[in-house]
Amino acid sequence: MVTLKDIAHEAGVSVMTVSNVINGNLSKVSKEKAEQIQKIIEERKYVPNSSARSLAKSNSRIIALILRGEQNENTLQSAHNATLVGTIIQKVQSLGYYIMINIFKSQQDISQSLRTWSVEGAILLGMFDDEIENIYRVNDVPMVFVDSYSKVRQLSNVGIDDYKGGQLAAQYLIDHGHRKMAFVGPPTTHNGVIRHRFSGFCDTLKKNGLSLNPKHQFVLESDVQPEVIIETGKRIASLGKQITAAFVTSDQIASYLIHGLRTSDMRVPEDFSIIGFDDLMIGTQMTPQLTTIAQNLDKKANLSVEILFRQLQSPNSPAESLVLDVELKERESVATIFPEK
Amino acid sequence: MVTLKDIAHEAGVSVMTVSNVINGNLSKVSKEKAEQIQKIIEERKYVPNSSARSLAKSNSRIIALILRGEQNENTLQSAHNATLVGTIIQKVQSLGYYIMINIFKSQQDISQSLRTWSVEGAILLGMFDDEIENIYRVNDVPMVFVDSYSKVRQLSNVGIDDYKGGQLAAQYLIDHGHRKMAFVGPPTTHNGVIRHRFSGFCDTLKKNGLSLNPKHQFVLESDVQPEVIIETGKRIASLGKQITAAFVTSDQIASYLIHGLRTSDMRVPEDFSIIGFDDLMIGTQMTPQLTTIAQNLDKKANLSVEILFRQLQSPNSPAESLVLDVELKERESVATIFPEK
DNA sequence: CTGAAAGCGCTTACAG
DNA sequence: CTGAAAGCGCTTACAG
Repeated sequence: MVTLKDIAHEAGVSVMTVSNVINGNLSKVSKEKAEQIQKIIEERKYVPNSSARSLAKSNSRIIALILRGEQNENTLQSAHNATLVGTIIQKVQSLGYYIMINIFKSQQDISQSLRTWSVEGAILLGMFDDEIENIYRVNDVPMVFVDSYSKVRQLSNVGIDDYKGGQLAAQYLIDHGHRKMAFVGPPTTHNGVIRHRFSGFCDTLKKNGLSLNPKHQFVLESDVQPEVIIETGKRIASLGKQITAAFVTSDQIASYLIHGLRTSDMRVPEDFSIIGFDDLMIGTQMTPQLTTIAQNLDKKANLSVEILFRQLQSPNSPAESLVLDVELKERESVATIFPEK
Repeated sequence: MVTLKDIAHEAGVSVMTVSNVINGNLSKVSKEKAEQIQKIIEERKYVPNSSARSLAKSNSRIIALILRGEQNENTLQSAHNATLVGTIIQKVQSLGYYIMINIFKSQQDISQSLRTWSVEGAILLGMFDDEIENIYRVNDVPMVFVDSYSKVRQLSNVGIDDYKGGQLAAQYLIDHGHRKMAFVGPPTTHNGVIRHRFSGFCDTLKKNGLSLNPKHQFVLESDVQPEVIIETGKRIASLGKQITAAFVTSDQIASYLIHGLRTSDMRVPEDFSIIGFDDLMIGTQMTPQLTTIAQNLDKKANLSVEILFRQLQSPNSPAESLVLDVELKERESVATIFPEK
């Protein structure tokens, strides 16, 4: 392994001169020496030892990317998460930082891995309020949350207007004549995106003199396992005309659901209307194409990185909380019906 | 920050005694002391500094996970890759190691990040032959490739029987009366999985007195961008009865393709048959359900980690190359036709 | 502009 | 069973 010392020796200078060249402190080194040293570094293919550097300064150039790991599921099966992760990784790398990725089981794990590597900052996807409080209190690196709702003030978060998403969905269905609707998605017990979409949906129903029959809230314990969702589709189909439409919390779920409905000979949108969430690619590739509440994933990913780096640059810059807009994309999965009176 | 020294001081012992307790060298420490020290460690929430440890031993407990980064695409948009990555991360973490993830642009980047962090081992997804040679020569950590074909002997690789997959697809289509077929997928120019699926497909056609008209090999420059694929679907539709079926190199591509075909009023399987590859969840959720060549992604992911750890344990254990089987899953996207003579 | 020295937090022979 | 000391490869004041 080639070290600073080797380079210094070969160049006939001290290690600290080499160190200065590597770190771009060129004001402290004469031009000729700098160039000569640079040449040797390249020839010898010298790669600085990050552990040593990290130990000497407290500056690891590592960003942690932390995901919630549902019980025994693969979080990256969710196209939403996978897309986000992919974009974040690329962005962080392009800024010259390293990514340590962490699918966490317990909160202890998080602090452990943040601290053991002197991680400089962290991006956390989809945490819940109770978790956030702990994580936030225990760790003191800059953190940016994505899609989190929390009582903690001063939290940097990038999210979307989930409530409005729910509103748009409800209004759209109502405008198309639907009166008896269902809500399909993960539990609304946590103070998270799902709950807010749910609230927006229910509130809008109420405002229009309607309401969601609790029986028609279909709670999915898993949002990536097809069987469960397909089963739900069949259950909905068995309800016949009791409900005519559903707001589904993700396009991915919606696509499975539609499959379940079809298996029970219920056609979308002729017999049953569906409105999704996310605007994933899958929504345009299915038949019918999915009407959905669209969000901009790339923007969400990139902004979270940008905010984090702003905090890294100036440690006491204020927490930033961004709420991105959502919009309804009208496609083919919702039919206009004429409610019987 | 709590350090070894702090703990040692508080316990009234030397740092090396504490170090031994932490590393489980209990043979060298009396039981009472060990317990007392353990208690202090927990109370003070001591977390060892991995950089320091990594510097002292050459043992970082970091595994690099390296993905090919196509031009300006998000590799994790591929459900195949995302699933693999998710499973690998969880497995590696469960073994007490850290994952540094790397979507690489150039080969230099790889060695750079492997070396700067004294990474202990690497798992590389979907590399091509020419890249492998370089990567392999320059870096001397244990590496396991996934889905790679290479002239390099002694390479640890976990792959599937892509050739057989192509054969199965061709044979199945032939058995169902198809004579004029298409191949749809990324370029077959690299010595990679696609080429082997292609070969198996073509060879089987030949064996049956058929052949693939070069015009009917549809090459996709991007395998995750819907537009390109949907466009291809339309092109195929415009060919009318010139071809009756296509072997598509992934379920994800197949799903877009079907959409493109439908847009041009071509129904699957009534007017055109499709056989996919991978057996992703998406294949069961679409209508028609996709007939496909199935592989076991979880097994592929887990085995790659297991092999890597075997190499970590005993550095001169032989390279292992595993080829997992594939099988045809018959579903609904292929119709039986009666070829005109 | 350049260098000698101390120190970051750990581990590893080596003594006792 | 326990400890003092050197060393891993770097950076950072501090002198010159």
